[in-house]
Amino acid sequence: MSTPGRGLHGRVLDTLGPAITAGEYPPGSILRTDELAQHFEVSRSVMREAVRVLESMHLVESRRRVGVTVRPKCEWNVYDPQVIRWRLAGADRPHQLRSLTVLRSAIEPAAAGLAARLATPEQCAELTECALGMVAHSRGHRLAEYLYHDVAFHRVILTASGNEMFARLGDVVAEVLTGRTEHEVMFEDPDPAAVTLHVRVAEAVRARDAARAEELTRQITVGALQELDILAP
Amino acid sequence: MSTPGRGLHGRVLDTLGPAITAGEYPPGSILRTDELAQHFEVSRSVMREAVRVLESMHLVESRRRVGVTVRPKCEWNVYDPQVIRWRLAGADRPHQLRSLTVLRSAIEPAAAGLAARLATPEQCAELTECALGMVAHSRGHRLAEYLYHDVAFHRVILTASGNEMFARLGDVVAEVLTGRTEHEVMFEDPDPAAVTLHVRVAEAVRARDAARAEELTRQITVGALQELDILAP
DNA sequence: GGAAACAAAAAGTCAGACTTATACATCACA
DNA sequence: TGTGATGTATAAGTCTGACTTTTTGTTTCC
Repeated sequence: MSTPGRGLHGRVLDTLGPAITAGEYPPGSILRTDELAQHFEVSRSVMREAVRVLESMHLVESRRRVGVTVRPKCEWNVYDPQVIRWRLAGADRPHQLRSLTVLRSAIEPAAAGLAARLATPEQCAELTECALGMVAHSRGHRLAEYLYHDVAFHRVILTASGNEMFARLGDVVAEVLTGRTEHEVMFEDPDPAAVTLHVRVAEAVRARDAARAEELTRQITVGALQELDILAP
Repeated sequence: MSTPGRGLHGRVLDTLGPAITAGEYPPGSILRTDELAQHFEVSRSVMREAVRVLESMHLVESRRRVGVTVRPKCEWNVYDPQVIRWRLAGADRPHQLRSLTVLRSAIEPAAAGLAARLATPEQCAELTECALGMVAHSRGHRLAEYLYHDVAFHRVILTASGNEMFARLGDVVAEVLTGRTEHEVMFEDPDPAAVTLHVRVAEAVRARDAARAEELTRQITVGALQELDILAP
């Protein structure tokens, strides 16, 4: 995913980022650039670039005469896709998956409502196509194909909302849906009710029925919450 | 806000970041590290650190033999607080304010619903205090004091939701509310109806009435949307 | 006309010397 | 004894210059 080896500093981040987000260095821990550079066997300049990136994610703070201190979790840029990936890849995965699902349940219904008003004919067609693809692969353990269409469906909804902030959550939703299929629940065929809901959302959007699109999408996200035993609204 | 002069590379970012987010360099534009370093009169190492930060925000992409290319807006990390600040400070301000307000209108009702279930007694008290503070300063052009309590109110709601993703939007909401008071609408005393809604939300949360807290908060955000002439859901 | 070899360009990496801010300890003085 | 000024060690910050590596675009040759 994304860019694995984009330079030495990236290689360092691939190790250090997950370590910090996993809580291996408790908040307030102090790292020293020189030591880190030695440990990772890179030059100080490379190490400094890595630290700058971590700093821009608010994972650490660099101060003269002190060192590089790890910031408390509540200050992290938790919307940074990279941070999200690191957390999903580590011990924090279940917790991260839950908070993202709650986020989804707030965003997606609103996005669907907007999409019903703003979607272009092309987007409507794409949506229908995705929903039909889900139907087509909803039986017989075609999980990979089903997932593909599911992700595409939610991406179209978020994009068609016309809101850039919503649209940028497409990757996050994709990550959640993929994670759900790969690791957590969903070993059997998907819930037929969920499939039907997607089809009906596509219909509602095409019919420009914002209220219905929103309500149906809410039902989808409520299902996602229930899968994780999160109290439904 | 935040940290103005955290090193030379930060000074460079203060100029280059806003320039890019303002669209001064159209997507696909190619910058060269050496030229930038010369232009900003800093060493290549400092310039490289700045570029690394921009790269981690997905504002640019650095490739060998090519240079530093500006990415299209749709790929930016639009949730990065720094990016949001840069955009709010530039020509993109009205558009950014709108998309953030739409985001608020999706998040805050959900957060209020969760807060009604999960808020601690201390948070309930804090909420009431904020609401009363708003009432106290809702007349006689006490806009600064009103704003202070308004921001605090929404921060408490987002924090009390128990969701880290919601909580981290506190700064964003603060930025939007402040922006509204300082530049856009709101030259006169705040709308009495809005003030009352805040008081009632505090009551609903204290009464553990999630549905009511959510609905009342939705009314608040609908008001915010209408102020910006955004079609209400 | 297409494939393979080549050259140039720009980012990437490294090492070392120097500067600067600052936490902490020390000391003088009230 | 407590408080403020002074000093010092430390780790980040900065700069420079040389070198490496990747990649693009060209050139050459079959």
